[in-house]
Amino acid sequence: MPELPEVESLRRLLARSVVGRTIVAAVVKEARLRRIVAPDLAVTIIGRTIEAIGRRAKYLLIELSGGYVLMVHLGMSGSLTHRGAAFGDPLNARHDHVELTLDDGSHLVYNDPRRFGLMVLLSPGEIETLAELKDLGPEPFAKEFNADYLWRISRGRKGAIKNLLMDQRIVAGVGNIYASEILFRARVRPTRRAGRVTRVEFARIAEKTAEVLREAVGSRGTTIISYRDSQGQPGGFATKLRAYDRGGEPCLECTTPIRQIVIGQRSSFYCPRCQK
DNA sequence: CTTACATCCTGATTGC
DNA sequence: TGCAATCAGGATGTAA
Repeated sequence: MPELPEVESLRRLLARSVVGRTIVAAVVKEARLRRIVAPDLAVTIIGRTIEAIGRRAKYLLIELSGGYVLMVHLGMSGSLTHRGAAFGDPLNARHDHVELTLDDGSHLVYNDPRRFGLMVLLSPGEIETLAELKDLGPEPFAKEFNADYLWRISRGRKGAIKNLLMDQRIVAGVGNIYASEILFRARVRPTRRAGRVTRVEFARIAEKTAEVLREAVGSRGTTIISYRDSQGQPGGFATKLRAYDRGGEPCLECTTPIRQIVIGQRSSFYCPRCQK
């Protein structure tokens, strides 16, 4: 489940492997993603050079020559792999939806079994007008994401603090896995009403948000089942999870069994003793 | 405005 | 053993 650390890991890998390459072919094999991929993508994209790879929240932004941007979201099960011209790097895998061929014979392939993701080619300047990006909250590493901000924005809110953290308009990039991890480290129960979280607790939440995400980026993300980076490798953070996917297992702080509940239709994990 | 919930989709897992 | 039901979840749209 790609969240900020997975997309950031992908960004870093692609920045090293495909920046400077020119796109020489593009094939859309399945356009029906969350947003329809332009079937004539090739018309505009061929001949453009990949100038930089950016990221905003969970969106990967492939910056092309001429001011175009190929915006990619991995949804739940998407992957973007860089398959070399090398032996043993097959194309045409099941659920390969978009294939870009680069000028060194390698391929950048978007694959997504569940098709919850998207790939959209933005015209120059279009990115500034996109509601999806405009409505996003601050990046978790930005200085404006702090205890005061969280305190201010949560006044009067009755929803669970976990849902607040996963709301992309509040903070960009936190998903279900890291929300549980952040609240475990901050020692705040995920069901707590956001409006009832104290300022001191918000300070811990802000601090732990950056800490967890930074560590996860350092481990190249979390692979529970399906996440793979652009080299086809799983992330290394799964073994470092303290709450997520540990239902019934002993809390690493106090040995109380970790509890699994559903909040906002999403599985959530917490220690009933450590998290108040 | 906020909150709750259904929806999209396929693969892995669980249950009988 | 095999098949059917269930679960997984990011973002969005609708309703209350």
